[in-house]
Amino acid sequence: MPELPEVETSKRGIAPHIVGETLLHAVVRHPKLRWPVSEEIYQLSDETVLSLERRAKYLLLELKHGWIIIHLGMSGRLRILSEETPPEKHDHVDLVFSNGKTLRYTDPRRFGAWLWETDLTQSRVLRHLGPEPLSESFNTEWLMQKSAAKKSAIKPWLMDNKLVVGVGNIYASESLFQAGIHPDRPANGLSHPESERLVASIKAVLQRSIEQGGTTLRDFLQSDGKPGYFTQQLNVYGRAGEPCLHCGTPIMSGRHAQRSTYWCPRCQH
DNA sequence: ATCCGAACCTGACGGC
DNA sequence: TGCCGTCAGGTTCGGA
Repeated sequence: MPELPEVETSKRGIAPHIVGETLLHAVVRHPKLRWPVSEEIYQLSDETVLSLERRAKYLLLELKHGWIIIHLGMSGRLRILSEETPPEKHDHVDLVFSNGKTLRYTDPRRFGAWLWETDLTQSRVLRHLGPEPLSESFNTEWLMQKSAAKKSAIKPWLMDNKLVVGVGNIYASESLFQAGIHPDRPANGLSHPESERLVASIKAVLQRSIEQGGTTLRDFLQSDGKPGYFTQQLNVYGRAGEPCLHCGTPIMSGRHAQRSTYWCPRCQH
């Protein structure tokens, strides 16, 4: 669920319900997430939500004296509900608002996080993050400069947050397919045109997915339990053995750093 | 400094 | 039916 496009569409869908509204209090039912839920979050009362931002896959909820930092981990979801909705097994955190709405966090695997930070520049989880993939600062020159000494395979390197944030396991494979680059290629072996294609592909794939995420989010907010996150056309991810949509060659799969990778052996070099 | 595997958790699924 | 191994869209940490 929580690819960057989903986090972005979550932000856009949730913001209208909570920005400018009054947060009455938080309900923490299961504090053991990736780290313990920050103590400050328990103490919140009668706070106005000033803004909701996104950095990488983190959602940043701004209050007067600090920020709630939310990460969805592998299995987290956020929904807007009416406050009477009874919690279920994996509903770990609620933010209750004076307008009758509740922001509910559900996360079966509990790899997510709810942290408090008064100064975002001091945040341990945000401090070392590389550029946003859709920003100007992620460009061909940056990729080539950062990759110059990288001998390891390009695919796991794309998922390193110091290079660029927000490229998860699905979009690493998809971006490499679109760029025609084999996932095993050493990162420092890409030519200038290849680096240019790769940067453009990452931006295009994420952008297209964000645009398709809007439809997903409406289901999300209606809390009908039907995610449907993958309505977008995936070219290679999860398609091992199936014909390449471009050339018909069976899609290959393998592993990099314990994560599955998919590619077309004919289209990607 | 850099790399890789382990770790954090629960649930779904396929094979025996 | 049940037990076991494997896999899952993320990120940090420790040890080599």
